Amino acid sequence: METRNTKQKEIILEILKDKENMFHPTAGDLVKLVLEENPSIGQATVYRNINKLVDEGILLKIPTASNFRYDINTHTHAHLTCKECGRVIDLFDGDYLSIIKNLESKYNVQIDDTNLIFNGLCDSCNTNK
Amino acid sequence: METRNTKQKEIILEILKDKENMFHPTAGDLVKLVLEENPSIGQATVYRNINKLVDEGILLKIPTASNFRYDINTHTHAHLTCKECGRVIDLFDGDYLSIIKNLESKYNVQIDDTNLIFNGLCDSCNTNK
DNA sequence: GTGGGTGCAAACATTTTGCACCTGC
DNA sequence: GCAGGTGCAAAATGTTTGCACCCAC
Repeated sequence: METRNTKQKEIILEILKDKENMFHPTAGDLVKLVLEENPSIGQATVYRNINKLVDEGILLKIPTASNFRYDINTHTHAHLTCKECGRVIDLFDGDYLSIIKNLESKYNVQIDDTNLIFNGLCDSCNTNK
Repeated sequence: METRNTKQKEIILEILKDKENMFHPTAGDLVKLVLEENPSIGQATVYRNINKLVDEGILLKIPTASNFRYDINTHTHAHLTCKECGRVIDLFDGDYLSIIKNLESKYNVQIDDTNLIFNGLCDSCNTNK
């Protein structure tokens, strides 16, 4: 199946890249931002593009306790959901791999992809508490 | 606020305990199971009880790529979502703690609670592939 | 007796789909 | 030209809420 570049998809990708590392939007956030940029785009189009980008592995779908958020940074990393301000923060740590190898052999499973979600306080809420 | 024990809540807890370690039901699964047990219970009651149990910390809400699943085992552990059969498997590994301590100091965050989700193949799908 | 819990139906939020039209290749 | 993409509105899905009644304490 061929994939086309449309104005709509470009706007969505532009917004995602623009907000990279600052913002892990929900689908609803993306719909709102895209419509601000161009009110004539249908919300179904935004959803269809998000799903396609997730399928293609360009966009990461992050399940949180209340909803799904999206992240264009596809490097394997963990996320901290802050219980105080609700922000989602990226966490990187090279040591994940040893744990994963350990789990794979211990349980005879194959791990393709991780989604490590920590709940607690982000840097600024932790400092100001 | 006082908490009462009702027949409905007992049925829900019974089902959750019964299926422990075998089954990580979605809210919809629970509604179905409860109604099988007693068709006169309203689905809103099931949802209300699930939410209350989650608030009380008795039930763990696990966000997965497609929906939310629930787990009565509140020991900190990781979950593997099998891309083949959709099952959610529990994974335990004592080494999480060192990683968490590492992340806390590296990023100046406070981690209360983890939700580690791995995507891949479960034991039986991995063996039969 | 009273406040929390329930059952029902309606409301709600979010996401998907059917369809006719449009457009990138 | 034509398959893939779009916009719109309706539908489907999953969850919550208003309300009158009920029952655990």
